Amino acid sequence: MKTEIIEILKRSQLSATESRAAILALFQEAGTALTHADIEKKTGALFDRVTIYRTLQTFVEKGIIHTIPTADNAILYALCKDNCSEGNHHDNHIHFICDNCSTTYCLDHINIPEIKLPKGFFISGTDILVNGICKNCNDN
Amino acid sequence: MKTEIIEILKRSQLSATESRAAILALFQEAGTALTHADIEKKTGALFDRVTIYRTLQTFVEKGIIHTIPTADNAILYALCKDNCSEGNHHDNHIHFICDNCSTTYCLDHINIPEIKLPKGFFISGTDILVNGICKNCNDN
DNA sequence: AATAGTTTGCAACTAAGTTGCAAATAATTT
DNA sequence: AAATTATTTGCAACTTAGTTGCAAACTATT
Repeated sequence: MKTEIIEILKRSQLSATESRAAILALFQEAGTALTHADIEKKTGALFDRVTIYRTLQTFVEKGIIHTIPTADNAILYALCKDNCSEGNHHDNHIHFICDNCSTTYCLDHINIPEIKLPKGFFISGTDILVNGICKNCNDN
Repeated sequence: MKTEIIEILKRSQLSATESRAAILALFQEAGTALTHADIEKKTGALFDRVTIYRTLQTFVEKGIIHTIPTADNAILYALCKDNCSEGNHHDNHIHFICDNCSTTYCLDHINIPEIKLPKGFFISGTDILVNGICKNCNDN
């Protein structure tokens, strides 16, 4: 277990267990968003289905990862950047989903444009989903 | 069965059946987005679960309704406006989901802002999800 | 090293969604 | 308007996704 990963878990007041470390490492290596199924595949039979569900849930609660809404209704999870904290998710992200390879990127550094709503509506958060062809698929 | 509803179905080359007409009417009355569960509740035991699934699927294919991605992973369906046609959905919508009452509105007439992506990424469509408090909840 | 607190895996369950097929309904033809 | 054809529906059975309770295993604390 990498000390860096243990640090992250401790910082969120979570005990450093095999499964948590492994799943967190997966996210760091991938760099993109993952589904529950992705993680189940990549970890093989190492951990129980239920453990993966619970780990993802805990990570979301602690602000380590966040969920991404998708059109095809598969829940995607991705690492939060430092500005994400407990109870404060989903806001102001731009997510890019490749039509070709389905890889999902968090584009945290892109400015989100201002959206004007009709009278009577007040905004608390915005999620922007962009579809298209990703850098990787374009280069090949 | 209203003739207007029959018209809509015929226009999409669908035979006008009880279930289709009833479900389409539901959407028109609601004016907001509905989930499969909403429809199952509102129609009672009138139609089989499977029929509702298939009807929604058909409506999406024919461009009568479109799906809305949500953070909590419940598939929402809403009536398409006239500019929506078969095979051409999801693009350039703004959807507003109320934090309080969970009602979902399609804000079709709001301009979607331009989004600039990093080099190598090309956009084919955009889905914007806005959370907040809706007009209705604010007035009360 | 022993104890207290947390997490995991298992089993069993609920909920969501899909598929094949015979019966019922809608559209078409005569 | 009756008969034929094509489409749609409901049922049953199934797969997949997600949840819950609880004893055993593991982490953290003393």
